[in-house]
Amino acid sequence: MTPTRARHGRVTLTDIAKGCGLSRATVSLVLRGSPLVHAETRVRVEAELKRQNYVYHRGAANLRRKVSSGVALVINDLSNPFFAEFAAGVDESLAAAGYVTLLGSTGESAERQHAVLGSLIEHDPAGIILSPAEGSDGARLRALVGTRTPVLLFNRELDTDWDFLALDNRRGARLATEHLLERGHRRIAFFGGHRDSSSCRERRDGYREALAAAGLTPEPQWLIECAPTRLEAAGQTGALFVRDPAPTAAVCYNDAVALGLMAGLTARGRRAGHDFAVVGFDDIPEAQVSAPPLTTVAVDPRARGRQAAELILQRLRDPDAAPTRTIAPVRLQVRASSDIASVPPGDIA
Amino acid sequence: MTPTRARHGRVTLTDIAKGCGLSRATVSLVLRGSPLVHAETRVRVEAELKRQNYVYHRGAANLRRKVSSGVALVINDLSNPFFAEFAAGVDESLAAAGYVTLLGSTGESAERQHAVLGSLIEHDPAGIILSPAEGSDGARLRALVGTRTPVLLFNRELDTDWDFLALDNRRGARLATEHLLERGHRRIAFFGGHRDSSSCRERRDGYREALAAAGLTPEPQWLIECAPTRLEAAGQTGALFVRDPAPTAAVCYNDAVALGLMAGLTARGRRAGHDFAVVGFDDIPEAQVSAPPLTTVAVDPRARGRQAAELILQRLRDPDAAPTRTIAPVRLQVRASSDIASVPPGDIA
DNA sequence: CTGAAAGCGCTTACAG
DNA sequence: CTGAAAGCGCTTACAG
Repeated sequence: MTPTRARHGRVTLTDIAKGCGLSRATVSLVLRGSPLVHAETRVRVEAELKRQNYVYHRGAANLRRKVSSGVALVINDLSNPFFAEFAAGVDESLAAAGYVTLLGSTGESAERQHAVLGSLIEHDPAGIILSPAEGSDGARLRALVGTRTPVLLFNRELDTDWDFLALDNRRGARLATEHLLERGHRRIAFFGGHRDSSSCRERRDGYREALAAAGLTPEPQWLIECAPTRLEAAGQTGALFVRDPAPTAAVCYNDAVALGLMAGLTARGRRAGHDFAVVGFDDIPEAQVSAPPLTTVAVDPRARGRQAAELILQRLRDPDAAPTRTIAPVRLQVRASSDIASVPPGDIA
Repeated sequence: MTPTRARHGRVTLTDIAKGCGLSRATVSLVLRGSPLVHAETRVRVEAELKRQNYVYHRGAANLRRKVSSGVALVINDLSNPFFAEFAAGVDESLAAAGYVTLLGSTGESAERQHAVLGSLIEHDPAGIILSPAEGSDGARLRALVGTRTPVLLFNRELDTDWDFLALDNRRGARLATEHLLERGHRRIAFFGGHRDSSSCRERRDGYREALAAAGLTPEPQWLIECAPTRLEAAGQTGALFVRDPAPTAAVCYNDAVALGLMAGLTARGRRAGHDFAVVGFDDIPEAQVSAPPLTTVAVDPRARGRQAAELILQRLRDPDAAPTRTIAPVRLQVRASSDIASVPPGDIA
């Protein structure tokens, strides 16, 4: 009499139907809230569902209906607070819309990305939100994913016809550079990132634009590449000062790089915000509590995550609309790392 | 002739079978790598799979086999770097074992947790990794999840027969307190957290133990409760100093609280690591870059995530073994916030 | 308003 | 070594 069951005795619609002398079809209609079924019947079924502790098997329903209630989210790694916030925003909006988030991490490796996507696709996601790993090959990804599953690209554009949610990298870097120009700097470096990444190229473009508008051209030694990690950035700090004229400030590819640069400066007896100005990009939580706090370009990754979810949901509603290209706003968040108290007067125009 | 298909023209086993004049059964055997099928047949099938760009529908296979390849991960929120790292570790190990992570966030609300779990369970996860929201009701969760799906509890114990992965809270707080005692402090506060959370109680126990071993008893005003957020902690800072004897050091419930306390101290003209010693708990990434860097109890959340995944996988292998209770190691990470250069000599025994 | 039947895409004994 | 048939848990026309 008790509805307790052995480990594999799942309660199914058939059990419920039997339990109240109806057909599976009718029980299914109750489940899906159909107005067809008699009010009294509905009550009877609902009681039986409760009594037997029924749990809906969405996978079976999805199979039959040829729909899916999952959306895959493929990002670099949750250890990166930028992506963690982004993922939180995605999950929040997807959950609100009744979808479940299928998580995948690439570790910034195109190979792992291929494997992870291959595995996720077998779970038949309704859509995919993908922040491509560095070095991703658009054509290869396109061949893997096929045309059946819509993809929203975030952050890095690829040569595909997929929807794309971009950060306004160019404008962000322009704002950062203009901020330093306003504070009197004339020798401003662009520090970190790799030229083959599109986001890095765009940020460099914004930086150049702002300099050009002020009648300035960057010296080659002000353009330092390095992997976008704190450690690499700290190690490359010296490269800023090997040749004259050395910069008095740097726009960094992102906050991780900026924090690394600040550590590198400290190690060389300099202080960010005191005798060298530093601006980051992303506004990760650490930017608020670093020493000194980091002036940076805020992109609100959590809001970007919500936006990405809305875009893919929109695409599910209208699969045949033309591909979209959305540019998310950014804003400058000024903190102490861009103070310039001790830049020698001679360096200020 | 081309394998291109309309939006809902999924290529199925039937298509492949037709394509090479075999039965679905044989194609299925090829897919699952059965040694039964003739080598030449296998080659033919594999070519056809490639030609038609077949993608396996794991959901259909799982339905038929009565298995599941998903594991649900339910945590507070990815904005919290502790949980983000934990989730990264979980996902890493689950992916390596061929499972996909189904993400759910509770936002530390028992109500949302109920809703999220209810939705995830419908996706038929093989297991659930749950870091319970504060105020979770074990019996209610047990009723919701039932006995079919194994659950691994992380961080917060509930009154259930589920597996449990604990941090060694008591030992961590003891290490933190002993560290301050060794540096000469005698008036040590325990700051932040709520008494009704089990992790907070355990950390307080460790703190008391260490004090007791040194022949000390905490004054009531050294035990300050507050929500485990930076903002709340900053706001409660004053409470430490309303009555004499005021503490010269604090063991904090976690790093967020410790960072908030440091901000609160600064706002009151004090400096952590200078005239007041602060120790945190968790070692979140921000602890390294705060000003001053935060001495804290490191729990390596990413390793904990991997461990949680291994534990639930173990449980899937052996569903009938007795519930396990695993205690993860912790260690003290000493940084500058627990320096005590200017604590008045009178305060040091 | 309710039921019988077919079918989603796969797997698995069971024959042959 | 390969195929015919049944079935996983659900939904959806179609009758009645």
